[in-house]
Amino acid sequence: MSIVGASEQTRERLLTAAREVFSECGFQGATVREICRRAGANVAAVSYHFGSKDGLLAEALHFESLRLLQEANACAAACPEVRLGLFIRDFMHMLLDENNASSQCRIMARELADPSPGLDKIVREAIAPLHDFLARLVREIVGDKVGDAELRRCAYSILGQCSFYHHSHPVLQRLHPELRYDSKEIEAIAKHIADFSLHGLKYLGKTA
Amino acid sequence: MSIVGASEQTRERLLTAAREVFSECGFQGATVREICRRAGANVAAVSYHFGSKDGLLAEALHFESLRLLQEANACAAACPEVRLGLFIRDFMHMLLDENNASSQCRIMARELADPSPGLDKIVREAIAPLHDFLARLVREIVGDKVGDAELRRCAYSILGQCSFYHHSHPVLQRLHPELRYDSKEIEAIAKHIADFSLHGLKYLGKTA
Amino acid sequence: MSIVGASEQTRERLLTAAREVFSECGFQGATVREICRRAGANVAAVSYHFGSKDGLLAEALHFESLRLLQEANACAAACPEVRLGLFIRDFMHMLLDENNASSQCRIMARELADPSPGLDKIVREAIAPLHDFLARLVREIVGDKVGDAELRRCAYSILGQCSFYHHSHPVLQRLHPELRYDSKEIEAIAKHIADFSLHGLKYLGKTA
Amino acid sequence: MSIVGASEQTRERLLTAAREVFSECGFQGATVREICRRAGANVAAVSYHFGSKDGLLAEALHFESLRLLQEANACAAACPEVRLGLFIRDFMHMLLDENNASSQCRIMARELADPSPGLDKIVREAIAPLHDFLARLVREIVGDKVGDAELRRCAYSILGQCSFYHHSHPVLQRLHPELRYDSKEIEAIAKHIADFSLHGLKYLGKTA
DNA sequence: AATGAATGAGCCTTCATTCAT
DNA sequence: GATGAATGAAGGCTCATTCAT
Repeated sequence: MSIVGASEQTRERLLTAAREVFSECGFQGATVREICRRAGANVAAVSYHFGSKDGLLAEALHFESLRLLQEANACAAACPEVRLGLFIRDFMHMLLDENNASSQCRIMARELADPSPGLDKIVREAIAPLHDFLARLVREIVGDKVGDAELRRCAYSILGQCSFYHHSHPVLQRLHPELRYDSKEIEAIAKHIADFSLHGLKYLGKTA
Repeated sequence: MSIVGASEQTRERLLTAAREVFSECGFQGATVREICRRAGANVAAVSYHFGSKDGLLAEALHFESLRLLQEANACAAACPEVRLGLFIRDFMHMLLDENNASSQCRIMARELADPSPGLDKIVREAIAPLHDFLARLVREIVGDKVGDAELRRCAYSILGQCSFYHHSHPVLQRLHPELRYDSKEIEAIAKHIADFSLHGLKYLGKTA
Repeated sequence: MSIVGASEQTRERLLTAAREVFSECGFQGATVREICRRAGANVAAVSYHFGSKDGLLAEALHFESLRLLQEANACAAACPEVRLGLFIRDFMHMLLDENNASSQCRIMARELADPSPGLDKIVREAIAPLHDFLARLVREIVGDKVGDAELRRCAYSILGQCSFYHHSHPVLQRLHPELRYDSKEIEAIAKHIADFSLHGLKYLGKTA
Repeated sequence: MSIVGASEQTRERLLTAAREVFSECGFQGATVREICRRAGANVAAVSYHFGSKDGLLAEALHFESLRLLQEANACAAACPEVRLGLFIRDFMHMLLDENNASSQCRIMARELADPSPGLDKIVREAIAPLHDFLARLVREIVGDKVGDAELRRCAYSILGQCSFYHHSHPVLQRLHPELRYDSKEIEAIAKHIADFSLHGLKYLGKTA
């Protein structure tokens, strides 16, 4: 028996493979067989380790990086306008990076289009805190005159702009095949969204 | 046998049913059996009339209402700012109305999350023209100083805000179960997006 | 299209095969694959024609011969003692004949040992009427002095003796390999049960 | 490590659990996992200790109580008629008591409906001796005029009546949900079977 | 000696598709 | 031209068993 149990290794390989496959094919489209194949495990391994395909999805989801992003932002010693810009930049990097970490986002996007048992957990543990965080940040910028419904819409405007680049990626790829989400492009996008949004927010804060 | 053959009627019923089912379940989740059941046709009818499930999807997609929306907007005798507001309002009604007509949008949203052979056609016939239309409208507002890349991002900011309400509906429903997309709510949303965006655009037009 | 649809033929072949396999292996032990193999049909045929394995069992069960047996007995112009003898004889022939018809009995026996969703139907449609029929016949013999509980036990004594030969067949076969349930043997068994039971009944009728 | 090794304790717990599960679910329906779970042992324990599920069944079967019942009855200083009554009463208690001890009977009943490799052992070690014992007892009652075949049928009549209450339990439960096999009910049943049978035997003894 | 992990065959069911009519 | 029936591949899952430790 090594320091890390053999079982633990298989579990991790299964989780990694599951994130890949779920993000590529969605929950319904993903097959246990393909996940096990990529993890180099037997078909029965998913049942053994996670009980079922649903259980595997539940465990495959974790939102550490999203949480860290919010914490780092909250700690930043800067005015709310700057912090919003930082948040948008970090969020866009997370959304568009081709890294492994962003598979969580792809799974989330899948779940939105075709809700499965996993969506409730995602909403509870990832999206609701994110919305709350962003709403608080926006509140700092627009002040207290703006009503709660309108405040939520401001947060939606920001999140909508950000997630557009992610979930419309298949379309944008077809419209502009030359487009690459390299670091420079992501920075440019983030800057655009921040500028665009800040002026929208400022105006709403004044007229509310 | 009437002037329009029974065959033609079956085809139409299949297309109508297919739009329903595809929009509810996505391409992958939709089953030929359910489509045929709703159309009151035989299971073999899809293969017979459209060759395959893929062929049915291709034929089920049409974007008349989206085209009409753009045409009507282009004909409106008003300044570009007002036309943008009108476009956003009409677009949101199309996206969020529970009417049959909007099933096209739901199918499109599905395809984004899980591109199938149908996406190419959708991009070509619906999304590319829509992007072009919106880009021209935004150009009228921001003027010629803004570069093409930034102009596109402005269009994306508007489309992202609009489509957010549609594709995040499962999430928003969970976060705010009391939310209903009635006519009044849709108008409020459209007004928010228009105000938010116009000030973003104005600013970018000045500083570019 | 022949006079009898091809579908009908497949259905019947499936039902015949199902009765065989269910009676040999029990509901749980029977596999849809084996049933379809014997019926010369595809694995999916059971789902197509009967919805599920449960549905197949429900349709495979029918108790025509048991009902006819009771009707014929009730019509016989004879004293109840003679009719009891006739019933036992007919019942034993049905239980022990190696014919196709008796597969119903084997399925019933299986269900007793390992109740499945089919048992409720069996009890309702076959066993309850049989118990009622036999109770009425016994009532005619023992008279009104015997209580209901004791009357039921009399019926159980008769049914228990009869079914013993059926459900203990695997044991008796091992204990007496030379035993064959030919017509002569069945008649002898039936006579024994009738004689044995009539004197038990007569006694209970007198002393009650 | 105590005098009795931990291994021995696990073996015993496995056997106890196996008797429970086999009697509840039948050989086929029982799962090795469930047996090991109840025994607090590893899934591999069955293979390790007994080689296979079949081996476990073979070892789980023992018929001490049945043998004791016969011995006690043979020692009783009473006439054969009374001894038959005692036997029936003891046998019915063994068959119907919800106690652990009767699990052997339930396993036997299962094996009759669905003979597995265990049936040969059961017949050899439990049923054959029981049949012989009962045949000798019946012989004492009916005398020497009755032939061997008829004598066997007398024993079958008694065993059939007794086992009916056991193996038809699922049916009787559905027909008479209020029925409970408490001690009083068992005594009443045993008395009925004894009375019913004694008069059948007496008659056959006279007329043979 | 005893175990947790892993195996692969097999289960019922669902699916898009094809075929004979 | 159009259909009901049939197909076979593949789905998730459970099982008794085996293997490395």
